[in-house]
Amino acid sequence: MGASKTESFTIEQNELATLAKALGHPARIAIIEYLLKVQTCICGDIVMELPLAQPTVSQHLKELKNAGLIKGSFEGTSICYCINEEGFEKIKSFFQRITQHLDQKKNNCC
Amino acid sequence: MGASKTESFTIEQNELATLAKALGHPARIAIIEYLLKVQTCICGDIVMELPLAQPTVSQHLKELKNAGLIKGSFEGTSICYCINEEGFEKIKSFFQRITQHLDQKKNNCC
DNA sequence: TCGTTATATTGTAATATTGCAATATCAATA
DNA sequence: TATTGATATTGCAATATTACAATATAACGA
Repeated sequence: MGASKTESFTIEQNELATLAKALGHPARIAIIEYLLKVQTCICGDIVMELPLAQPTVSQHLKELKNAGLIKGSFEGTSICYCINEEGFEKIKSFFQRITQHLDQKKNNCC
Repeated sequence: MGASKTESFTIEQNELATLAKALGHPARIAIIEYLLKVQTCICGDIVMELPLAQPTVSQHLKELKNAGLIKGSFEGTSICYCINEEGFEKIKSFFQRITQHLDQKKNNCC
């Protein structure tokens, strides 16, 4: 064994896990933060921003894109990346659910 | 290589990535959701709830605990697990930051 | 004390992730 | 069309994760 038993869990649980996993690397957090910082889309300079080689950055971008957390559109020679709100909405609603539950119970144990 | 170049990123970025990574597995999402569902702490029955063997569940619980997302306190023979609000606060504020940025820019490109 | 119950740890096999050099692709331009 | 520039893909080595059987630990009751 060794592979995740994804089939034993619900689709929603797997989706959330995939989104969280995509954010589970400092380089990918850094990419998201950079995209937020520059306020517009990035056409090209992400590689220069990160302390990683170009293929590695490309790979991280691909993972974020697959997870639905960023979008990339062609802009001439380069590619324009920006935040994909849809993906973040899904995670946000998960955390809202958690916050609601926590507010409701307010430490009735532990 | 193969190991994460964590030292190339900020402490905050690494912290966020660690939290996200801890949620990056369907079993751990399932554990969190179960803890929310039962409203109180769980003393023991988490293993029965999950389609995984006891050592595997124990391992996942350990990871969630290390990440600061759950707490466990001894309750006689068994252990009482519940959500650790602190950990979730950190992630929540990250997503709030994202939401704010997204509201500010409102699709000025892409 | 001895067994029972609940959980953790260890060891290990299977698989996944990370990082990068080398290379490929592909559009724009000289 | 040959070159350049930007990004993706491939291949591979190093490391990490996942899962579980076997075993250990530790508290409780008989």
